[in-house]
Amino acid sequence: MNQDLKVFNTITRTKESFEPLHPPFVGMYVCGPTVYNFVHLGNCRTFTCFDIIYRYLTHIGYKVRYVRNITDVGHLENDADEGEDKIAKKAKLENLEPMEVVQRYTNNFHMVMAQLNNLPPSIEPQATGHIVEQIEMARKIMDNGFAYEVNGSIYFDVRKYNVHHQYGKLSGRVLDELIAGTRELDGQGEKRNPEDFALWKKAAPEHIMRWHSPWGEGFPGWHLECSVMSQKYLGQQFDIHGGGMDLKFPHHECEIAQSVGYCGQEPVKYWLHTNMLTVNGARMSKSAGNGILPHELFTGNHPLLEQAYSPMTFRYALLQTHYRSTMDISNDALKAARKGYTKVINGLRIAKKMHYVPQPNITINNNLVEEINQIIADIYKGMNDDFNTAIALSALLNLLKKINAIHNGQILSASIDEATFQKMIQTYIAFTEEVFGLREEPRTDIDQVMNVLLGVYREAKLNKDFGMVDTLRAQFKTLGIVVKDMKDRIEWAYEE
RNA sequence: GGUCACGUGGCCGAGUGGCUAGGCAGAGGUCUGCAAAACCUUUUACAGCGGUUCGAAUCCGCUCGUGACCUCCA
Repeated sequence: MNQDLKVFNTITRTKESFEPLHPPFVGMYVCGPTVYNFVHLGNCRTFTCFDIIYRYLTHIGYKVRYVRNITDVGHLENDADEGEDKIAKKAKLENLEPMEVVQRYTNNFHMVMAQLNNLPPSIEPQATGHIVEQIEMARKIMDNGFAYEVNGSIYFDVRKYNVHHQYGKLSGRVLDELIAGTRELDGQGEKRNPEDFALWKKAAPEHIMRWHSPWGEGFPGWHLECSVMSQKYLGQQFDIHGGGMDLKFPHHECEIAQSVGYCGQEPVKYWLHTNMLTVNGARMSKSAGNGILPHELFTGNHPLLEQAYSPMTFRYALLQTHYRSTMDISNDALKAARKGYTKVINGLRIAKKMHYVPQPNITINNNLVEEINQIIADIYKGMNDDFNTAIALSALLNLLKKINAIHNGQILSASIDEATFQKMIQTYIAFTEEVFGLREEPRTDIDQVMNVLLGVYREAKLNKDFGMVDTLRAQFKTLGIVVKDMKDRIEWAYEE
């Protein structure tokens, strides 16, 4: 809160000072996944970027309520009337209950988020859990004259809305140009105009996901859930709404229209949009089929990948890029990220064990103190400039150089004052772990390490160096491990 | 076709009027039983052509190239 944070607001296309509506509280809504398939790395990029934003806002003292939804109904294959619900389609395809599909991919999503060390949001509402509220909002929008009913479906009347409001202001579109550029799609017969969008859709007889409504059995439109759930948990106006750039139009545009149509107020103060992850220069997308899945990255089991890359390697690669820039995934970039990540984590292990050693006869090097304080300031400066993690990370690496130099004895800790020393260590640890969300990934398991140690043990036995043998046994015992000398081999077990 | 981005050194990727981003790779050095790490130093830039300016990678124009959105997608 004591930081001069600036954020790039999509709707004004400028960097603005971040001033929450009700400090110290911050309401942040991020469009979550539609759980009809595995999330791919592009999806992961967005959620990880917002995780870091969430972490930084928290770090600088805000009380953030972070809402990220699960879309489990209403997301159609296309905009035509016969467009199938994505969940329902998958359910039919795999012969599952729709909620089985939802559960399966929600579980996968949560697992991947945990692997990437993304914190869970404060609230993770599901669209199907808010059908009543969605019906209510659709009804109110219709009462207010911004929607109409046709054959049990409710559509938002974009042209009517546009008379006194500006549909397209977020994505920089003008309705007349949109209309001029629209191709006539088949199956839009029910809508008055092609740019109208569904708030509620009548369920065809074969449609398996359906709820009662004043207009008969049906299901909610995709855009409506976000308006409903953000408003329910964050209020009619809240601070941050995030999502991928591809959601700007039409999804977020429609959200604005719905909220205004519902209560006359625009819902969001700051719109934040993350850029796309690309593969060979082309956007990663489910429909293009060029998506790389997290487990494919983590195992290296993908034609484009030369090797496996860990979740933290990927997270580090994300940190090196600003969230509003496109990022291309490549083996070279990932390999470089892996090394950089390792460097940071080795530094973390050092920093956690480092102590200040006072030496009265050493004079304080004021230039060094100033340099270190400047680097710390640069880390915050980077993050305060629209969450520029690339800048902040580069400064963090500069800080790491000082930490390593002290650790190696190339710089004496006594040559800086203790307060600066502590600040240096704490800043390094806090940014690495709390803000950037990097953590140590064990590369070996205990068996591999024990094999090496038991080799030493075996050697000592062969040499009849029973002093060493006893010492090893005793040390293992303090760790809760017993060494078992079998007839023809040596094993270990946890002490009972 | 409309709208909007982008083009930075071997690679990735910040910056956006004057001041070394950073990482990976390369070179040299310190350290070192070997090796690694670490630290120090260092080479290679701003697509092209014009213009504005005392000064431009940074602003403006044009050209070329790439991409995104306009239809579901984070």
